[in-house]
Amino acid sequence: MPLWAGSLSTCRNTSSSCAAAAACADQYSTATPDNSSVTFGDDEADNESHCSEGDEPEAQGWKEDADNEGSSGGMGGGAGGKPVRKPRLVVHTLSDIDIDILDDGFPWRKYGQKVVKGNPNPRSYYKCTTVGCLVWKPVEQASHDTRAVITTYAGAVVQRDPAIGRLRPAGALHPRDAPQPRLPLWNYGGYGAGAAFQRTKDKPRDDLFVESLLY
DNA sequence: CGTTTTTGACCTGCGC
DNA sequence: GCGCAGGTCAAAAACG
Repeated sequence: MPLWAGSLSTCRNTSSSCAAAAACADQYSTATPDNSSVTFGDDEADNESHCSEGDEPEAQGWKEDADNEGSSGGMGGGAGGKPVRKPRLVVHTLSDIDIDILDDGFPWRKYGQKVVKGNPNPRSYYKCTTVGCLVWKPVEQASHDTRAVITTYAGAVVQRDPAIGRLRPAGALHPRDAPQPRLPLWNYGGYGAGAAFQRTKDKPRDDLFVESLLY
């Protein structure tokens, strides 16, 4: 069992945002299963590595790319956004089955994969396809534990939905209210028109929860 | 035939 | 200023 299992990372610094995030996490800690933990990172302080579990390699700023404002048209390389950094939610989960089976109840579509430094396992990039959802999440396997899956929610991040007792991507409709309609919201410049929503895997994972987060 | 996944290239940001 | 790494887009291939 990885050291992070069932425990929340702690903030070493005194960053108010970090502290707030930790407090927020603690507030919902009851919903955190034993095999997963939530970590809050705040890039604003540029010391998110303290907030994350330590083996989180990504110390880069997260652009507010989130294809909001329908910026899909002006992709410009994707990274061509404002230098605004957004907080992210790092979720460590133990998956005895497969990294791809991670499913938080929302439809995600994979749009890229890449091997990042420090981890031989490729990182997959998913975007939430739910209506109004601006969240995207890189998912990767921990280099030291193949069962450990590191999911980083970014973008508008997620918020707790009391209706379902779990997290939901900010702006996204409740899965129950949004019957996964096939939206053309995945059109990258006309490409892949109407690409259907795609769930990470249909198999539900009740043991996987994502806790709330901020903006 | 339509949709999804995979792979490669390109662009932007950050660090040295 | 240059180089490295991360992230996204686009096209092609594979699968349902």
